[in-house]
Amino acid sequence: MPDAPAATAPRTARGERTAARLRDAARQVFADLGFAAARVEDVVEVAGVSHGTFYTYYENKAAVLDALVDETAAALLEVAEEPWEGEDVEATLETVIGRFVDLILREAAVIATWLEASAHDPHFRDRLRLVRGRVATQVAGHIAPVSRAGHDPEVVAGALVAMVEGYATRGLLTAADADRAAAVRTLARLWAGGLQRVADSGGAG
Amino acid sequence: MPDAPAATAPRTARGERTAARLRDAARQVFADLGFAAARVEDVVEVAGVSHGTFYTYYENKAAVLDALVDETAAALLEVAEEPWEGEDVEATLETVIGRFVDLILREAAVIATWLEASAHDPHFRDRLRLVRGRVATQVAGHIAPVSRAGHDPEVVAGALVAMVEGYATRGLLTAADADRAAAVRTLARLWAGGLQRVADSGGAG
Amino acid sequence: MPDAPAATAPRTARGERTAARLRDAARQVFADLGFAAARVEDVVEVAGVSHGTFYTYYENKAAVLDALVDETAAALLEVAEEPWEGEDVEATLETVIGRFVDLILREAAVIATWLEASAHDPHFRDRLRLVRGRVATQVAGHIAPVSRAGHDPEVVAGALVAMVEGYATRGLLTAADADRAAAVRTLARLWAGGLQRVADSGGAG
Amino acid sequence: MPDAPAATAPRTARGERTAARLRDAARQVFADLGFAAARVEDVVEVAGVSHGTFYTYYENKAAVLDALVDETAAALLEVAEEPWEGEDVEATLETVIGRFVDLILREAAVIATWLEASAHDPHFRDRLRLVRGRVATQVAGHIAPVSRAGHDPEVVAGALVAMVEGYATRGLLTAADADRAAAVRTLARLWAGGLQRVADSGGAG
DNA sequence: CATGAATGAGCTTTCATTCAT
DNA sequence: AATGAATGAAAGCTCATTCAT
Repeated sequence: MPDAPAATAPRTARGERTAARLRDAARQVFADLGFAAARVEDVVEVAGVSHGTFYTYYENKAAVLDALVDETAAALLEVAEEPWEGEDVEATLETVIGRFVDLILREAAVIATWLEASAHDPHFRDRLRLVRGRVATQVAGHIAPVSRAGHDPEVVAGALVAMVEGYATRGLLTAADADRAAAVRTLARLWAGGLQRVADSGGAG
Repeated sequence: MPDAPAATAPRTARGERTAARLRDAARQVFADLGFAAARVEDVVEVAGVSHGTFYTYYENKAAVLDALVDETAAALLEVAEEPWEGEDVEATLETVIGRFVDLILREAAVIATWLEASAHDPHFRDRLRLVRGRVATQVAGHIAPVSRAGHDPEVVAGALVAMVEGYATRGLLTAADADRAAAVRTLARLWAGGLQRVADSGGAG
Repeated sequence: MPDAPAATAPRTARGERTAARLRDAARQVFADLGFAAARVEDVVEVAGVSHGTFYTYYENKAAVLDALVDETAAALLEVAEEPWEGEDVEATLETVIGRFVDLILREAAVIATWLEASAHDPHFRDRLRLVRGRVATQVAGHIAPVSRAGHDPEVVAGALVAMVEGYATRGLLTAADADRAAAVRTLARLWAGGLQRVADSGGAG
Repeated sequence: MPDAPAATAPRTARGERTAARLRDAARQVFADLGFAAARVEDVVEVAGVSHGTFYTYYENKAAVLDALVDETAAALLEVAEEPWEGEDVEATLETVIGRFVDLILREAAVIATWLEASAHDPHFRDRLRLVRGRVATQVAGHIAPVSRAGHDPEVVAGALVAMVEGYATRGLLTAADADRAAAVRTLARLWAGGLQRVADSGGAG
C-alpha cells in the first residue's frame, strides 16, 4: 500500500482472471472469518491457486482488501453523486436511501472487513474517513437549503448517513425484500421528518 | 482437574488490584493499537507486571476484552433503562441522547475494540447483538405510543439508535464541549422530527 | 477451511525426503532424551531443517512418534504373522523368538518412546494394546493345540510374549551377538518347558 | 535427589500428615495423567493444600515420585527376600508369584510412573536397574540349583521376572479375583515347566 | 507452617513471505 | 505464470519455582 512496489500488475488475460479469482476468494474468506483471522492460505485455497501465486498479484493480505475497497468506495461515491430528482421529498429520499441500502447490503462483506481493518491500520482508517466525508458532503449539499443556521448541514448529513449505514450493516435486513422496502420507507420518513424539524427550528432551540 | 484452566478469579485484594491494572492497561493498548495488533506483551508492559501474571487472571487477550465489555455493556443497559422524564419531547430526547453520547465517548476505546473483535469472534458478535437489541427494545417501548401501524417501533428505534451510535463512534466529537452539545441538540431535533413524521403518516402512504 | 491443520502430506519427492529426515532425526532424539524431554527444536536441529518445516509435515511431537509407531507396529505384526515351521518345537521357538528379539532390539528406541508416551496419551496406549493383543492372539493360535482346558491360551501367550518383550527391552542384550543367541536359546527352552507343563496338567491340578 | 537440599523434612505430626497427603495425591494424579502430564498444581489441588506448601516438603515433582518409589522399592525387595518354603515346586512358585502379582497390582500406579520417568531421568533408570537386578539375583539364588551349565541363572531369573512383571503391568488382571488366581496358577506352571526344561538340558542344545 | 500472587524461562505453534523448481 | 517447500520472526501460553504476606 503506501510503499508496495513488488506485486506486478497482471499483463495477460489469464493473469487478470487469476487476480479476479483471488479477489473473489478474499471477499468470501473475509466475510466468513474477518480480516484478522483470515490467512493467505485460506484465500488461495478458495481461489484454487497455490500459495506462491498469491504474491504474484498482491503484496499481502492488506493489498487484496485494498483492491476490494477500491471497488466498494467507487460504488459508494457513484451513488452519492447521483442527482436527487423528484418533486416529492419523501419519494426522493426513499429512492436515494434505497440505493445506499442496496449497495451496502451487496458490499456488506467488504464494508465489514474495511471497518475491522480500520481499527488498527491507518491506511484503511484514512480511506474510510475520506469516503464517509465525501458522501456526507454530497448529502449536505442536497439538504443545505432546508437547514437553518444553528444546525451544521455536515452534522445533519453525517447523522443521517450514520443512520442508514448503521441500520444496513447490522445484519437485520438480510431476509425478505418486503422487509427491506418497509425499512427503507421508515428510514425515509425519519429523514424527512428530521429534516423538516431542523429546518423549522434554529439551533437556539 | 485434568483440564483446569490456568486463569482464576483473584482471591485477595492484591490480586484484584492486579487484575484491575491489567484491565486498565488493556483498555489503553486496545485504544492505541486495536485488538488484532495488540499483544499480551504490550498489555503487561503497560500494567507493569510480568508475562505470566497476565495468564493468572485472564485466559487470553479475548478474556480481558470480555471483562471490559462486561463493564461497558452494563453501563449501556443502565442508561437504556433510565426513565424518560419531562414534558417537552425535544428536551427529553436531548437528555437521553446526551447520556448515550457521553457514555459512548467515555467507552469509545472499548466499543471500537468490541466492534473489531465482532468481525471474527462469534462470542463478541453475539454480545453486541444482545446489547443492541436490548437497547433498541427499551427505546422502542418509549416511542411506541407515537408510532403508527406500518412503522415497526423496533425498526424506528433501531435506526435512531444506529444514528446516535454511528455518529458518536466516528470520532468527530472529541474536541470542544460546545460541539458536543450542538451535535446532541441536532440529533435530538432529528429524532423528534422523525418521530413526529412516522406518527403522522401510516406505513402505506 | 476454517480449521485446516497446517500439516500436510508431502506432495513431491523432495517433500517426502524432508519428512523422512525428520522421522530419522526424531527416532534419534527420542532415543537420546526420551519423549518428554525431547523438544521439536532438537529434532529440527538434527534433521538440519528450520523450525517451521517441522510443522509442514507433522502437527506436533506426538505426530512424528505416531509415524514412527506406524512403521514399528507394522513390522511387529508382520513378524507375528509369519508361519511357525519346523518339526522340532524348541528349534521353531528359537527361530520365532529370535525374530522378535531382533526386531525389538532394532526398534528399541521407538518402542521405549512408545511405552513412555502411553503413560499419558490414550492414543498411544490404545495402539499398544491393539498391537500387543494381535501379537498375543497370533501366538495363542499357534500354541492352542498344546494347551489343555484350564489354561487360557491367551493368558499363556500373553505371559510368554511379555517375557520376550520384557527381556529384550531391559537393555541387557545390546552387547555381544553370542549373548543374544544364548539368551534366545534360554528363552526358547523356558517357553518349551512351560508349554509342555501347561499341556500336561489341567487348570485344576 | 542427587542435589536437593532445600525441602525440609517435616518436624511435626501435622507436617508429616501434609506430606503424606501430598504423596497420596501424587500417586493418584500420576496414575491419572502420567508423570509428564501431571502438574504440581494438579497434585496440590487433590491434596487440598496451596501451591507453595508443596515446596515445603518436596523439592519438585521428581522428589515426590522418588518418595513413592522408596516405598514401592522397599516392598519389592521385601517380597524378593522372603524365603521360598514348601515341598511342592509349583505350589511354592504359586505363592511367590502371587505375592509379586499382588504387590505389583497394588503399586501399579507408582510402577507405571517409575517406568515412564526412567525414559528420560537417569536417576529413576538407575533405581529401576538396581531393584530389578536385586530381585533377579534373589530369584537366581533360588533357582540356581536346578539350572545346568549353559543357562545363566541370572538370565533365566531375569526372563521369568520379566514375564511376571510384564503380565501384571499390562492391565489385564484388574477384574475378578478368580482371574487373578487362574493367571497366577498359569504363570507358576510356566515357570515350573520352563525351569525343569533348562534343568534337564544343557546350554548346548 | 500455610497461602497464593508473581515471575520468567522455555517451549509450542502459526503464518506471512521468499525462492528454487 | 505457477507451484509448494522452506524459512524464521513473532506470539502465545504453560508451569515450575520463588517470595511477600
